[in-house]
Amino acid sequence: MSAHAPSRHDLLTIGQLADRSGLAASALRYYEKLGLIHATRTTGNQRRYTRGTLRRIAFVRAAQRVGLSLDEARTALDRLPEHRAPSGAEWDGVAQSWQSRIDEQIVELERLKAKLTGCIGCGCLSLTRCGLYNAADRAGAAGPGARYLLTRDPATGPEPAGGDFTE
Amino acid sequence: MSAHAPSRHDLLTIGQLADRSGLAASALRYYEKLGLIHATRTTGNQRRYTRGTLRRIAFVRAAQRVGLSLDEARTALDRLPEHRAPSGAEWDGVAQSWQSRIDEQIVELERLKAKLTGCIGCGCLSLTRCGLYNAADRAGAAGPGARYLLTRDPATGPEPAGGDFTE
DNA sequence: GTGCAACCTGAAGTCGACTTCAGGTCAAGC
DNA sequence: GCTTGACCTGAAGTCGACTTCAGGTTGCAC
Repeated sequence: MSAHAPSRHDLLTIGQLADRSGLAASALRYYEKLGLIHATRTTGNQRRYTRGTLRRIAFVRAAQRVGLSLDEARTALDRLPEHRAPSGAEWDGVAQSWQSRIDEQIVELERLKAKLTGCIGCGCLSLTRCGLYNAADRAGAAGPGARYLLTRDPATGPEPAGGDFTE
Repeated sequence: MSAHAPSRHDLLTIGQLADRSGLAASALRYYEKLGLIHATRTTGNQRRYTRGTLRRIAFVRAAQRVGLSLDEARTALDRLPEHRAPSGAEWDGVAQSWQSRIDEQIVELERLKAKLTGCIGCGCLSLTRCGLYNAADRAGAAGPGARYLLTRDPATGPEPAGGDFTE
């Protein structure tokens, strides 16, 4: 309680935070607008960040990595208390939802990889017979507009078995 | 050589192709504009697709899954011959570059997952000491503007060890 | 006390991957 | 032969995540 109020030296300017986080200053202002991070202001209206902000940013970047939008990241961040360390339960909830997301992504990639390996291994060279052709897609890291590949329609009748990526 | 020229029944309208591929017709027109797929035209100027187009689309969607942009997908597609099955070597090149991309992505996710698990397992709840804080980022599936997380600056001097995702 | 890099703001621009719109044409079943 | 749903085009809009710009202010080293 007594030891340290954020003594001036603990505060980072936006430029310093940018350097340390690897994000551009403009991105940090953008993050602030979205409510992902917060800053105090100097009398001259310049932003000053506590070092803890680096952690919030790390959290956000990690969230992006597991496929969350910034808005979702903010929601996740909001589940954690702002002014004290998260409790085990609190952290658990967040971490576990990430785990499953990560697992899903890994599974999907493994599946795609297996199909691809099969393609080479079997030497078929024909996506008609090859798993890749029917590989499940659904969502994934692809970004907005992720829709499904040829999942629901395994062959639509026997393909003429002629082409291979060519017409 | 003789058996079948694309007899009228092998040709799909854009609507049919949309249904089967799961993409919107507008997306297919867009893909065509990018040179990812091609269509012949009826006398009335409507598009007609061969069934092989489904395979090209599958290829493109898979390419997106491994993190390629549509433009990169087109490049990859161009490495494969358009009017015959790809040779082993041709297919191999494409497939292998995908493999490594997939592997990289998996490794990254595994790493992130491990950090996260560690966080829970060790109960530290502090990203200061926790690996997540310093998790490598670099590129990845995050999309345009992917930059690096707190990689190059492991701690920037010993953190006051006070905050945990909070201010 | 002054010079200049670093900072401020709001508005607009960018990029990838599409979708939507407006206004018009085609195809095929009755 | 007519109706109606599917299709056509080019231009513009959308969404997320930022960046760039223009024009003005601050802070700190000398």
